[in-house]
Amino acid sequence: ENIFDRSRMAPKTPIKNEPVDLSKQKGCTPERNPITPVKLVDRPQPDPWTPTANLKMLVSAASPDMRDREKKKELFRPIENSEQSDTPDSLQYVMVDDSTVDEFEKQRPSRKQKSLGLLCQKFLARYPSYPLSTEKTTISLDEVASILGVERRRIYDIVNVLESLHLVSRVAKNQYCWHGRHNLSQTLKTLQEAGELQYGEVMTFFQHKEQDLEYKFGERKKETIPDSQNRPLLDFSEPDCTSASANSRKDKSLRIMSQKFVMLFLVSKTKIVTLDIAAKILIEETQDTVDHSKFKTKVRRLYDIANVLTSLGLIKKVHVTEERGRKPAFKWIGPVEFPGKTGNPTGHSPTSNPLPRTQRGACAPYQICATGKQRFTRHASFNNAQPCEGTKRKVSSEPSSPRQERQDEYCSKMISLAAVCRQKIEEDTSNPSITSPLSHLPVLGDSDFYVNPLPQAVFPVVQADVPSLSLPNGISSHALHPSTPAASKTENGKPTLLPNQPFLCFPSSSLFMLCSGLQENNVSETLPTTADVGNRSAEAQAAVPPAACQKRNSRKCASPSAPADDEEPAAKKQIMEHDHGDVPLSLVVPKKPFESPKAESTPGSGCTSAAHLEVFHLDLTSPAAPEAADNADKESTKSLNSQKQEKWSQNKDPDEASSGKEHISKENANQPFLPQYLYVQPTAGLSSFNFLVSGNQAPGAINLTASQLPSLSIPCVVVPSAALASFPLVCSPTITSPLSPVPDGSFSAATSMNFSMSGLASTTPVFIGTTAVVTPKVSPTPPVDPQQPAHPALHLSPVLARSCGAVKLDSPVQCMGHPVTLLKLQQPSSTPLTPKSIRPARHEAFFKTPGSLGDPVAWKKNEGNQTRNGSSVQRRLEISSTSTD
DNA sequence: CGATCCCGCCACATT
DNA sequence: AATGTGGCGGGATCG
Repeated sequence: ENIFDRSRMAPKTPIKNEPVDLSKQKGCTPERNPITPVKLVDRPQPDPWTPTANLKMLVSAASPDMRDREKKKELFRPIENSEQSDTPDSLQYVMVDDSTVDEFEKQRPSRKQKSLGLLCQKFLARYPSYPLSTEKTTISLDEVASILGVERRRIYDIVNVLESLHLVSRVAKNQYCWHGRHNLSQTLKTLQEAGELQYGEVMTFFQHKEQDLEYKFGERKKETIPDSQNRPLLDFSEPDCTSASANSRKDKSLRIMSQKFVMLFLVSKTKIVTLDIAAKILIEETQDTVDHSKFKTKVRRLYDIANVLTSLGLIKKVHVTEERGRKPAFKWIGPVEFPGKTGNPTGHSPTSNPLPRTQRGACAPYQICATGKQRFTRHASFNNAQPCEGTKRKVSSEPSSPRQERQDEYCSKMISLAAVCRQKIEEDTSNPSITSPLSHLPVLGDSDFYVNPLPQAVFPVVQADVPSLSLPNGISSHALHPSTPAASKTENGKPTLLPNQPFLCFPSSSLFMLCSGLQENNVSETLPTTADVGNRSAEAQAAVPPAACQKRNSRKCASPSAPADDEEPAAKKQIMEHDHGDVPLSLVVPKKPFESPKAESTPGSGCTSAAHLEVFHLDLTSPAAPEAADNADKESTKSLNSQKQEKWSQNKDPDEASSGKEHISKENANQPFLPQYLYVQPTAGLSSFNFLVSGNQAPGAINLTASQLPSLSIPCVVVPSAALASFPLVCSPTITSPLSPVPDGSFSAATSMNFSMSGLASTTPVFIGTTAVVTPKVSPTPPVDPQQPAHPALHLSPVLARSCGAVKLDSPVQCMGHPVTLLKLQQPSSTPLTPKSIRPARHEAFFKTPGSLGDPVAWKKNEGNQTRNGSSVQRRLEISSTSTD
């Protein structure tokens, strides 16, 4: 039979082999030999077959040799076909037909037919997902290879990944034991925990103060990081069966990489990880330098891993569109929560919740960011060179010991990112237009948004959706919202900032924020320096998470409905898309925003200047700070997001979007304020947190909790990214800090300043807000706009609330105020994508916090989805808050 | 042209 | 030394 086929095919390329033979199908096969068969070699190509029928192909493909062996062994049954097992006939004839007919065309299977993903599917098809405990299935690599008609090498690729997830374990030399997915969730849980620890912790570190960091850093680093490096993967528990014995060998990078890759997804709030980010994160060494080649290689491996994971149904390919273009990314579609089983020691569960945003966030800049980013990525990587000056420097300095290196790397990455951001910022600043305030904001929004960077879009979206939102307050919304009166002020333009907005930024390395309108940016720039310093350590840590890049995604459009052009719509669409899932996230962003109103406001002029970025970072130390930041972010994000999300989710339709858009526009118009601020991105992406806050203050928006923090009000907030370490700063316009140039006084509100740092104190974060944010409660004054009520946040639109789960509310964040909002997002959709984000998980914790604030209820909702635990952070916050109070 | 990623050389590990 | 493993990256394909 085979021969038969062969003959047909024979003709050409003998070359490799493609073994496969149909015959086997029968399945018989007796034993498998451990031996390796040989390659099959020459298998010409079979011809035709439909791609689909991979199996067929395979089979057909098989070389005679293979067959023989196979026969001996047994053949497998092809997956799909498999059943048929026997019937070679069918195959053959099939082949025949094909050959006759199509032969030419089909000829070879086409690359796809030979893809690792397909091969993996076939492989998986051979074994039950949930094998009976009783049956222990052993897998002979040789056998499988021959059956599937591929080289053994390819099987290793598959098995290594499966092994990393404990679906199989190596028993002996050519033997693997098939476990199936019984333990998958546990494994994932373990990975999640590990991921959080590893990446998360790092992040956490950052949160702490620098000092602490440092020392901790060292320690922790070792601890955590190490594993990554040194340790082979985590092995989870069981070594399982067999011998994993020895594991010695180097840790196989593929296995480790696979686990790390999975961890990134599990830790990511959005569950979306872009390849480049993952690659950066996974590249330990070389931080700075990192060759391009290295990066490329890493990406290749990631594709290998991704193909297997895709076959397992754990991830799927998506595209994140950034400004510049779309980037390949993968979205986790596997289980997110892992209840029980595992025990994680860690206690908290990381899980799901992750963060809300985080990551990347934001970056607003579309272009800018993108640009920067790109550079970073590419060039930077390759070259070493620095993409950014700042970055480089940092980087360069950092490297030191190996361990450190790692850190360094991260740091460097982070740094780079930061640099990029800065640049962006600067640019933004420069260009007001671009910058527009909004842009950044978007970030806040949820993940999805995140994804997209475009801020504007975001806003619009939000508004659109919810006009009603109460959120308005939310900062997040802020921009959008009309509610804020302040905004209005400007109206258009101008800026912004308005009184409210306060602004600020902090620089941390990582983060940036911008404010919209307003002022300038100086600040930010300045900051960096500082930041740099501080950052390092932080950065390093931060780095871990992918934060790095954070890329934001931009949006491109895409959306269907989209009208793309409009920005808004686009944005919305994007969002919607997200939900859908597949769709690429693209975001569209409008670059220009929408325009309108917002834009105007910001417009360049005002805005630009206005915006400053601030950065700060919080320090790690104080927990509070971070939290605050987080909260802030959350809030903003949340608000937006939540609204968006829900809506989106609910409506995915473009149409709606459109309408929404309109609203938005209007709103925007109304609110001019928005612009306020923005965002931040951390460089790190994941890691850090960054954030931003809103600029505006809408009063309501921020408010946060007012309660608690009175001071805070803040409009903004930021958080430090991991990287950041320290910087703190912030200014509010009002306050004016020195830093900021904030000139304007617009803000005035000065009040804002309050931040109470005290409470927070520690850390960081701070924020500042200008105006006052409202703190509702707390603050005494409401600064500027009083109108806003406070709480806005709380309310989120119902919808949102739901979706979000209300999260927000509670959030403690106080600092920010809005915390409320923030929270949220997370869960509801897990989907959101964030491309870059990585770290999210941690965030969640932060968010959670609940304790503090308040509403339990909200929390609960959230909880439902995920678990949240109060992370330490949260606790801290709480504490802090209390203290503050 | 960038995204994918097949293919298989070759080094290192194990037998 | 033979064979098992698997890092790695050239370069072909795909979209």
